Amino acid sequence: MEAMDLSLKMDPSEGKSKEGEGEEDNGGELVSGDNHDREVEEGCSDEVGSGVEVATAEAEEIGGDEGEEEGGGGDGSFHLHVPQQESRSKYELNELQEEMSRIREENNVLKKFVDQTMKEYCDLQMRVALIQQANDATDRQNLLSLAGNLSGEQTTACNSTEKSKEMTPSPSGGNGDDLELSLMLQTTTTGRKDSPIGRQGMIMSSKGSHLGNRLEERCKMARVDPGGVPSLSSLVSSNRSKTRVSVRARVEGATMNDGCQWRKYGQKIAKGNPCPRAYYRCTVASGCPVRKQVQRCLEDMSILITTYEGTHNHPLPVGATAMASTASTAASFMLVDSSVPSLSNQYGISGSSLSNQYGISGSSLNPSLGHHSQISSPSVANGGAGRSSYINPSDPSREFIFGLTRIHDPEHPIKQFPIGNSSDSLSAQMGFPWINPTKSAALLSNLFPTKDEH
DNA sequence: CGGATTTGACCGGCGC
DNA sequence: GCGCCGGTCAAATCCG
Repeated sequence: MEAMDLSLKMDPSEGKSKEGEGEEDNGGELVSGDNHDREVEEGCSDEVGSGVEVATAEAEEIGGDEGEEEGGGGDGSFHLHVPQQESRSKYELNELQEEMSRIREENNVLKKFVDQTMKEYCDLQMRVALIQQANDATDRQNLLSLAGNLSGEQTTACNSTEKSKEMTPSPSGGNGDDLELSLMLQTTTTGRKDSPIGRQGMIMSSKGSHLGNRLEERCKMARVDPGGVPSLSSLVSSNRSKTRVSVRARVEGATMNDGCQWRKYGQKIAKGNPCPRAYYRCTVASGCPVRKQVQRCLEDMSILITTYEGTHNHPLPVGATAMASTASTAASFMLVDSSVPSLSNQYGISGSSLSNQYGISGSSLNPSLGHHSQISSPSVANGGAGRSSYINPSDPSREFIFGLTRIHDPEHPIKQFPIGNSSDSLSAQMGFPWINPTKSAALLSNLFPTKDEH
């Protein structure tokens, strides 16, 4: 290895080129070293150029100083040995220094390249984020415009659900053992729920898993759900309109714990579903008009469909507040869309507030309700926006269907269900980043009490 | 005993 | 007008 390097140095052209590099790169030390090489080359031109021999001759010329001091003019072999090693080490040192300088240079170049690449990467990330935001906004507008286009046709929530299925990307590829969250804003201006006049449906689904079954469920919910669609005559005559929130949750008990106190006042077996439908009235305060209906889902008995209706006239516990704000947040998402500017303006919610969607609170939804410091119940979530302010006199009834189910899918690993633990990951799983994570955790702790955890 | 639940009767809207 | 259906009422019953 060393011999090879030295023999290369013996090549005049090589030496010159090296010298040139040395002058350009470092100068001083390397140049002096190469000059030594040249002197050796000239002085020993007759000798056969093995590396070692050249080095020896070099040592004889160079080593006048140290060689004489150390060797003291004694034995030639000793005299020649030390200077030879020193010259070699000097040469190696020069080589290493040269190598270092080259590497340093390369490092600088690479550093610049990496910096440039990182800048470009960051730029690209920013662009991708902007494009994704633009696409999301476009999707929302498409959904809402779709809901608007459905007006006048005999459409059902199922239809719009199917379309939303096509339009709404599934974050986890369509199947997964995590939460499915669907949110429906159902606007009806017709006298009857199956009337062809002016029925609008909008559904946003965060996941597309098991859509077949759940589409049917939602269809049934939208079609069978009684009483949610008051007749046109009643709407006109009494200016009365209803906004309802339907929550689908996998609950083992008869009802899910939503933080409110309810009293059962009736039970019916609705047509098309052998499971009885129970009717509850809020008993937190006397005269509270809020009612809810609870019914098992026909396709999946473990799913409990709870429909809230009305506006609480009292503050509610934290759990209900959390649920209300969650639902209302989702509702606010729809309200801020440009397709419903009147509603957006009514609440003073702008598009920019939606961009801060992670923290939209229920209270922001009903600023007109001065006596309410917060939306405090699921029913207020819809109704709070509801009769007093959410709906103008000609406003149709509205219904939110807010479903939370957990579907098992062997293809996807079971995710931890972060009840009360990791609300952030929960929001991510839910695919509803605009839901306040803290409130979502409270909501889910209510929807899925600990005793019901699997 | 008071509150909650059950359950059959009743009411009103709507389609036929 | 009749029947169907969803929603509500209220008496009976249950429960702590």
